Order: sequence, then structure tokens, then C-alpha cells
Amino acid sequence: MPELPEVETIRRQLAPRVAGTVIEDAEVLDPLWCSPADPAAVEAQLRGRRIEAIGRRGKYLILALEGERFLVMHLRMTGNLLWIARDDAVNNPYLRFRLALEGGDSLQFVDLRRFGTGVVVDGRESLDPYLDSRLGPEPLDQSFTPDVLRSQAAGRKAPVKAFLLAQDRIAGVGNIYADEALFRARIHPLKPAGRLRRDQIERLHQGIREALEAGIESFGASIDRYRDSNGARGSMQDRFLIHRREGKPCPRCGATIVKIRAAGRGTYLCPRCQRAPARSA
DNA sequence: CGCGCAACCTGTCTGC
DNA sequence: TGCAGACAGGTTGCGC
Repeated sequence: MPELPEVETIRRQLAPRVAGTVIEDAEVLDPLWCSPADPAAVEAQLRGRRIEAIGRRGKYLILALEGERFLVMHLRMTGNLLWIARDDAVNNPYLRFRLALEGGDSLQFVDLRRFGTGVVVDGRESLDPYLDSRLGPEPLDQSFTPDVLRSQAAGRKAPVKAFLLAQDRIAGVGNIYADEALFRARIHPLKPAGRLRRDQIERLHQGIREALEAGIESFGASIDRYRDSNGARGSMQDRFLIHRREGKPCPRCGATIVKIRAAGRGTYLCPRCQRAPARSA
């Protein structure tokens, strides 16, 4: 569900509203949300702290608190982080975590499938290893060049689709934007990542960026549960070129879009634009 | 270390 | 209609 564009949308919305405010109260309603940590301990670590900034790394959303303390959250499949104005009554059965903010507004972590997580990390020297051990380069950073992509893919025998989903290779790309990027690059999802030619790497680099940027421009994709911090849907699902368009015509050549399974995930492609890799053996 | 897959959890859709 | 099974956008841990 929430991939880089969706998390970035939430970050941009929340930044002006919560930066500078104090957390008056923190409530972990589902112990699974912060397991294996003790919910009461997590609540105590957050209570009374001022929020200095809100950041993102890959699909992680990070509240930077005073005193170099960080609340690192992940929405996983069905998580939403909602900003609720004071006096707005909300009774959501899937509420897992809540921050009451100075002034009466609140942040509410709502998550049907309960995969979403939150963890408190103390000190920049702890935060960076936490993130960097899990995440590869940020695909929208200036420093993410075709050469970086090529070195990340070098030697990989796994299908390029699996490669794009591996967060320690490239941060923030999920199932939706992997399909969109591969279509833009005209690369078959089952092509081994390490066997991409230089021109294919160039196209994939551009495809990743264009797909993610389109997602951000459209405020994310709301196929199912995803909502932004206002509870509103994004519109990227209306701009999909290939994802979830099985049986429809390819926007480039008109051939019928097919669905296959790659890296264990539903994967959509144009059989004419994205030619199957040559079978070895 | 690389890779594939089951598991985590709940709701919804599909096919018999 | 009812129900079992598959599937859903993510990540982790385990086995090979």
C-alpha cells in the first residue's frame, strides 16, 4: 500500500501542522504496534516532547523530537496516519496508536491488518544505522545516478521485479511503482537484474524516478485502504499505465496487458513492450 | 551472502 | 446462499 509517494505525501501534509508542537499524550492501543517494546515505556518516551521535524526515509516516516529522539513509523500494508483536528470525534475500531498534540489536535495511526509499526530510537548515531542497515539509496536523491543503480544490480540473478522490491537495494519502491517503472523502461519483470544492459539501466533509472514523481504529484495511489493524513484518497490509481490493468490495452502499443506472478507478487506487464527474457539452458 | 518462501493479520473477492 | 481458499500495496526470518 503505502510506498514512497504515499509516505512522502503524508510527510508534506503533516510537516507544517505538527512541526514545533508538543506531544501532550501518547497512547499505544495495540501492543503489537510497538512490539517487542513495552507500550508504557514507549508512551513515556514520547510524552511532553516537542516535535521538531518530520522526515521520510524509504517508506519510513520519522518524527524528530527534541533531544535527538526519533519516532520511526512504518505503515506497511494498510496503515494510515491521520491528522485529526480538535473536537473532531473519531471512533475507529482499527486505531492502534495516538498522539495528543498541544492545542487539541491529534495524530492517529489506524491499521486494519496490524502490520504497521512504531519504534523509538535515541540519538542520531542510533537512527542512521537503524535505517541504513535496512535501506538502500533514495531513488529521488540527486546522488541516485544510473551508475548507482547499475552497481546495486550488478551480479544479481533475482528477477528485476524482486530487485526493485528489495528495500536494501533501492529504498521506497513497492509493488505498484515497480510495475510502473518497469513498464516505462520497457523491461520484463522476470529479467535477471544483473543482466540488464547499460541502456536498460538508463531507462530503468528514469522509469523509477518518473513513476515515483507521478505518484507524488497525484498524492499517492488509493487502490484499497490508503488515505492521506486528511483521510482523502490519492489519484495515482487513475494514472496507472500498467498496474492493475489486466485485459486492458497497453497505453503505448495497444496490446493486451497481462498479469503474471513475479517475486511472489501480482505483476502486470505489456507482453509486446516488455519482451520476455531469453530462456537460458 | 543471495534467493525464495512462509509467516505476521484481517477483510474481501472468487469459485464451487 | 454458504463456505473454503486465494489474494491484497510490506517486511522479516528461516532454510537451502
